[in-house]
Amino acid sequence: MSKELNKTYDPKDIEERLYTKWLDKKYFHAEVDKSKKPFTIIMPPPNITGQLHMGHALDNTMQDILIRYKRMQGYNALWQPGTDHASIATEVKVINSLKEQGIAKEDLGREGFLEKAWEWKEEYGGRIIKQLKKLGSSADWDRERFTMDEGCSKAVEEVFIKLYEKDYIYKGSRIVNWCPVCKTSISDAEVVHEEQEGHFWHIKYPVKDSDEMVEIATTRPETLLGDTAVAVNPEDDRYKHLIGKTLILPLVGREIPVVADSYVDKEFGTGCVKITPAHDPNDFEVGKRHHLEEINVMNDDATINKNGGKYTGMDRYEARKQMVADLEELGLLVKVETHNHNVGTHDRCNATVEPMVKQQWFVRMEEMIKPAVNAIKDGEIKLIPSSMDRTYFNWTDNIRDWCISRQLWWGHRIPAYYCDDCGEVVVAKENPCKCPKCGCEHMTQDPDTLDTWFSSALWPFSTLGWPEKTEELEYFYPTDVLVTGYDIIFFWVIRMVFSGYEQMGKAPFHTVLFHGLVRDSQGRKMSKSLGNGIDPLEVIEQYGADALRLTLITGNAPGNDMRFYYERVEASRNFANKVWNAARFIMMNMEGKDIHKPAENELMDADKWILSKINTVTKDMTYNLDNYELGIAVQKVYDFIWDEFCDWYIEMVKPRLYNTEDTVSQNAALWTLKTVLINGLKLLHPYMPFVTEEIFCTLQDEEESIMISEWPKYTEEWNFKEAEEAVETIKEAVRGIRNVRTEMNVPPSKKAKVFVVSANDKVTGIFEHSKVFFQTLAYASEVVTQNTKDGIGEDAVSAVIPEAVIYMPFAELVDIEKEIERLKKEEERLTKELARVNGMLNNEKFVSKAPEAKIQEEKDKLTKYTQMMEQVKERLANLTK
RNA sequence: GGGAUCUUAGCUCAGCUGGGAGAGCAUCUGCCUUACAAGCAGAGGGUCACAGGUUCGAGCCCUGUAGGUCCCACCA
Repeated sequence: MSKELNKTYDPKDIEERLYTKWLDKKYFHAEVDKSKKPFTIIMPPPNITGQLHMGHALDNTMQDILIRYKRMQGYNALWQPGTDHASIATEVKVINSLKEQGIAKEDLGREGFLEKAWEWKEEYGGRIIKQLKKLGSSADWDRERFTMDEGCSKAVEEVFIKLYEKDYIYKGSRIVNWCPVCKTSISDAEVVHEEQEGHFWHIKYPVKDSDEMVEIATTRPETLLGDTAVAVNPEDDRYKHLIGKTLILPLVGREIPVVADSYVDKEFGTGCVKITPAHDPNDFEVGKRHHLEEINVMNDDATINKNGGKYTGMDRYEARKQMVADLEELGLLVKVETHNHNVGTHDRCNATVEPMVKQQWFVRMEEMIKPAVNAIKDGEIKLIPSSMDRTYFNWTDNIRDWCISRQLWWGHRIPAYYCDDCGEVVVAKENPCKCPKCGCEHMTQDPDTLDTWFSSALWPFSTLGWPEKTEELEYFYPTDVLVTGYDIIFFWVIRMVFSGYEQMGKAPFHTVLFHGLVRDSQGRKMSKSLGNGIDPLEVIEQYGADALRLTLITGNAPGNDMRFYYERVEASRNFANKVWNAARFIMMNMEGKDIHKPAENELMDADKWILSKINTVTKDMTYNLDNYELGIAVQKVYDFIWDEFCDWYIEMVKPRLYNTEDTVSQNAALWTLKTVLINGLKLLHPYMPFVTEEIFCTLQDEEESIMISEWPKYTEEWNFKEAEEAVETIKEAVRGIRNVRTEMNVPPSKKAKVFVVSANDKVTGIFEHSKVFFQTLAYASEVVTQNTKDGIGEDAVSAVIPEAVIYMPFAELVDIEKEIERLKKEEERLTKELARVNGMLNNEKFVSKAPEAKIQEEKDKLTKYTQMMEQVKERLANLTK
């Protein structure tokens, strides 16, 4: 054989080479092919500003596993990749890089800035894609898309116009979350509520033409400047007399009414609430109900504007301080209490959000969300784990209109044009140039751009060509599974769902597989500020992508967070090494041999056993993968390869490989080794693509790549029940022997003659047939089977297994006392087991209600334990007489 | 305030539809056995948070309690 594996497994030798090969061969590329069934996953588009982190690594590994699995099953598997323009994140990055050059965004103007932004995108936007490739991701890179490329931009425009025409998009003056640092509005989903320690300032407002004072309590005294009322609960007897009265707003002098509104909680604070419609979402609602004036008192950077009188120009917190001091001086400050409250912050920059009334564009959610709710209720879309349903409904049930306009330049510009003269609004793909209302020829486009999630909501179909009626769209949509973190269920998942129904009339996918966060070894979130992030690329460099992938998947259940630590990666790498070495061993032994498929009667029990085992693993794994139980599935192939195949089968088979006399048996062993290895590699391939590919290709030249080979199927041909039972008996005997030897401190170098005594001819038959295994597995010099223990002295150690007793004469080493002690322990154990089984079988209710199979199982155990007990007792009797 | 979720071996976690508790790491004891010391063989270690309930049978289902984590929420 010309090809062979390196002596030591080194991922660096193989990974890059194999990935290049896959790319060259276009294995990742999917074309429409109506003769095959499609399987589609859209990749959550990473931000162009992003660097690969563990979250990406996990997310993409899961997708790659599913796509490789399905591809091997013969599906036409498309993994559609791409990147997201990430409006705010990118704009901030570009601004910062310009700042370093001493350039301000405004200096460049819109056009100039966008030019720089595109340059930035060209330079850094592909970085994360390169990193994803290091992981082994088999995405169809030929189809890579970008949320701001021509097609996706067209889709955005199309959707905006359609929704506008349907009156699902509207422009309105509403209270929005305003980020004073980024100077843009943001959606509710982008606001993170943080509990902060604050104060409760109690302030007196004088009643007009009276000596009475109304005491209010506020956490934000600076908003007093924008107060246009004070509200009380209409049922509150303390204040009923004030309703309709007029108050004089301190520091400002404005006359404001006392209104009655049930929104006010009598029990909380003083029961009187200052109403600032322009700077508080609740007050905004109250203001609408009572037709109150909205007075905006802040500029876009949250300094006090010209409506703030003497406080104009101050920062909001500076104004707060000054106003409190002034109120105190006026004797209007009653008291200050400490008070913890929730403060909304911007998830990007952490700045405290300022609610402000602004003209913004909104998506009306009430109607559009309905199919998205039903999709989950009716099971048309399945969330895994299903506990996510509640989270999902929690959001949809309380949904508010989606603020989609952003005061940014990087993004999809809103396709709305305003007449410079009459203000008429036209929503269209192109600038109409002429006002349809007044005929004026100056129409100006809305300066705002759209929320970055507006375009990602369309990702499942925009990437496939929509709004064009492409054959890709027809064929690959709806996609199959969405794999993503639970942290973006609101931002992205739900919005894709309603967009899919609205635009395509169909759900964008039938399953959403959620994963959790990858945390550090202490369970902390990996973050830049903590500096505890582990770079996946470094892990790959050190241990290989296969090891990283396996680590991320092993022992992880959907939706659960996981801890990442290097010991686990090491264990994964060790597994890769194990597979590597097993393959080397097999190939060494195959060398120069012409291996052919043996006839069934040429297979030994051991061969049948391992074939039967992998047959079962194949069935189980396929079931698990079909149910998205990736962690459970890989555990099965891991255990199979390491325990059953390497530690048992390969060891069993060694004497046959070394025996050049019996070429039939040798061929059967080699064929089985090779066959099982290939199948094992296939089962493992989705998880560890590189090491499996390298071995697969070295092992055989017929097939080009394991990634396009066929996923193993369960077959009746390999269903060898009897052989399985026989080998289990052998294994029990071997374990028994090893146990005894260890306990007696017999060194491995000391071989022993092994006597198997059983009255059962079937059992002695099994041992006769399998004598050869005992050489390597149980340090046997010879195996003798017999029906009685004639000729075996008492100075032997023994191991009791069902239907047989194994004796090893070690005259000089045997300690009869120890042997008796061991047997007594065994007796004790069996007594307990028998008590348990008898307890069950003597329970009438169990016998009458339990399923037949279960009862039979227990009956079989009873027989087995009874028989073993007899043997132990007999042996004990002989030793102690 | 509402909801989700977790509590299983010293550590980190699996445990799918209820039918005799598992893995990796760590610990202890032997082994350099011609694939692998990144290995092999053996061993120890768990009233599955607590209290009830359903069931012939509960780590798994139900109720409650305690503690942890997370998400959502307009109490000024």
